[in-house]
Amino acid sequence: MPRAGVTRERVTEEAEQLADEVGFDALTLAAVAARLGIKLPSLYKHIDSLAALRDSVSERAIHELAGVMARATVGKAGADAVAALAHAAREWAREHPGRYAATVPAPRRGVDAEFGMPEAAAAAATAVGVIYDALAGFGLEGDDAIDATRGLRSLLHGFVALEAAGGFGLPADVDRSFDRVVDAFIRSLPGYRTA
Amino acid sequence: MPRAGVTRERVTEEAEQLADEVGFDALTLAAVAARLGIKLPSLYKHIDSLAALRDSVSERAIHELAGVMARATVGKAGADAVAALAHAAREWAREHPGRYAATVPAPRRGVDAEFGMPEAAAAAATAVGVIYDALAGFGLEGDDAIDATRGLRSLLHGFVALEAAGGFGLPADVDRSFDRVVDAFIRSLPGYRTA
DNA sequence: GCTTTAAAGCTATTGGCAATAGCTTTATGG
DNA sequence: CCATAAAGCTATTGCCAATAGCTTTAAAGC
Repeated sequence: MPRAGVTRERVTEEAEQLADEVGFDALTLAAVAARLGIKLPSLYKHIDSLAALRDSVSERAIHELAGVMARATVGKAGADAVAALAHAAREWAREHPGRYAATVPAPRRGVDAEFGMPEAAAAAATAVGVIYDALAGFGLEGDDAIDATRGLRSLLHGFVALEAAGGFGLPADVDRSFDRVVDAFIRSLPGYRTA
Repeated sequence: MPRAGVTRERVTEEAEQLADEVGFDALTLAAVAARLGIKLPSLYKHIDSLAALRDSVSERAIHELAGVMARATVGKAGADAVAALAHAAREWAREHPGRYAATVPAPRRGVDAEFGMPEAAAAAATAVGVIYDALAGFGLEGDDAIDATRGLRSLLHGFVALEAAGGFGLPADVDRSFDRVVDAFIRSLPGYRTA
């Protein structure tokens, strides 16, 4: 086949790197094409649209994050597992801000959002499952486990997002705050038990 | 003065409404102008740029949110005050998704982010102060209070953001989850005491 | 009441980006 | 060695932000 060059994979990888550098929302096809040394219209031989490329980045990012969290918990249980998962997630998010931003579902992109991105939804379910499993050791069942999972997801996403946005203005050590916030959450886990 | 028409205030208000309808990031000058019944270039008689308009919306939104949280806590203290603040913030965010999105500082918009938006930074400090004060009743001082504030901000922002993004896929009742997540956080507050 | 004037609006234009159409090149397979 | 299909290109359209420069209108002074 033609001119040994760009593949769908390479486009996505370059988009990921670019997103990490300029932000997921500042991702442009023009910049991706420039990086690959081709002209913008040529990209359409590999992708369907900017939206489709963003979806690809999202899906891969969610899988990556799920893998990072899962690996962080191997050989650990209970509080250790949850703390390791939390710290691993934050670290990955700091190293890959663009990919991390791609991780959170786009807030109503137009009218769709119900059907769009079926694969990404499946990937997201996997990632949430990792968190759910890490909390399983605390004797939480059914809705209690769901509530606790939502709590941890919220805490992690909120902290990471605010940190990335520069939302923690005060000089107080942010690493220390994260440790304490995660610890406090873990200690609150028994409170999610309903029975 | 001329043609009784648009003012800087009206532009900002229309931008806020539009942001709530289409999302803060989908805010365009073209749409704002169309709503006001004028042509796009005419907008520049009232604002400096799209970025400046977005900053105005951000600043006002932060003030609004701070006011909503502050009003929710009057006449309350301790756990009641914190719970009321949390529920008021979530409710306002759900009613004004575009304004809420404008509330969180833009993650490194280009190179600046250090100096840009001095007024918005002051407004943000006020809003954080409301949360800080609500937690004051728990005997937290210095860095302990900062850590707890960061915890509550993270939890609230994360929950609201994920909810707005449709990130809670399971059928389990989201209102109930929020109640329990906030309760668990409040019960974890004594754990922030260092002394 | 008329004139001055400055604000508020307009049209026209530029430049960036996504997207589509249609042509050209090139590597590979028969 | 040629046919072919993939990969690249140029050209074009449409949308948006932004700037330049002209025109209108409402208020303020005489």
